[in-house]
Amino acid sequence: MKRPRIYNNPENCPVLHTAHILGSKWNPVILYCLMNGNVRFGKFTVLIPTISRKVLSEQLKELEHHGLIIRKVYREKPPRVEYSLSPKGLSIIPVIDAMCAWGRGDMENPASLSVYPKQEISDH
Amino acid sequence: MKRPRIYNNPENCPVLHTAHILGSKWNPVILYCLMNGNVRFGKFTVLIPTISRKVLSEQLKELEHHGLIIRKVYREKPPRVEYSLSPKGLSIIPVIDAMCAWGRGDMENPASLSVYPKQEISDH
DNA sequence: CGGGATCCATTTGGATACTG
DNA sequence: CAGTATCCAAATGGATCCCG
Repeated sequence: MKRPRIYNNPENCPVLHTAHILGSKWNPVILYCLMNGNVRFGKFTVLIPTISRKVLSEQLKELEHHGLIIRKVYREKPPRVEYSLSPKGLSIIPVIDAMCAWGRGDMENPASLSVYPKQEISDH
Repeated sequence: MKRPRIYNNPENCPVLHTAHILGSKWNPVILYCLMNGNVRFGKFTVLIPTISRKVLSEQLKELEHHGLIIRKVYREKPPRVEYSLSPKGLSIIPVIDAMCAWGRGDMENPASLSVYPKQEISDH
């Protein structure tokens, strides 16, 4: 059976739509962190040590902007900010789970080691 | 139940791993195109009119490099090149399907219309 | 603590022209 | 047809300093 070729129009392509909202490569892992519960800004920098504070801040704003996460400020001293998944963010968990499952399998699969073949297919 | 915090180490984080292999926002939709069968280079530019030939070429090479797609050259005239999913590419279909399903739901859901609240984007 | 503002190097990506 | 090569503008991302 043939799937509709709605990716003809990026505005109407659900895959492109999701990819756009999931955005950069960091957003899935940020959502992944939040699947365990609320996370503070500083905690992210510990959980994902390879992301800079600037990029983290940008990605968090983007996710909040798209309605996937909720930012809650506690006016204490020192100030505390907690991020959590919104209902919409919760709804995207199956996507993150699918990514997690595939990634786990791929990292364990020895076949992945033969991933870099000689791309010499032509005789040129 | 607490999930292991393996995202402490990006090398061992399956979500980050998948995000890295899925790469740019174009790769999921490229794989999506291939779920219907083989696709030629020029066909991609029709299916995804908003991607440039240069970027398309780069993404295809990246996907082939990661072993998700297979590039087959038919020495005819005019030359013909067909891309298809490898077994590894086939194995990632559930991820694409999850993205597709969520994206379809999100595009239909009126709640998505209230996605852009107060927050002003000052940067660009 | 949780950022924002700024500076700057690197990367990305579009446009165009060219090739086998 | 299926790309590659080149140029160049724009976006990205790290480092650093500052602030409430």
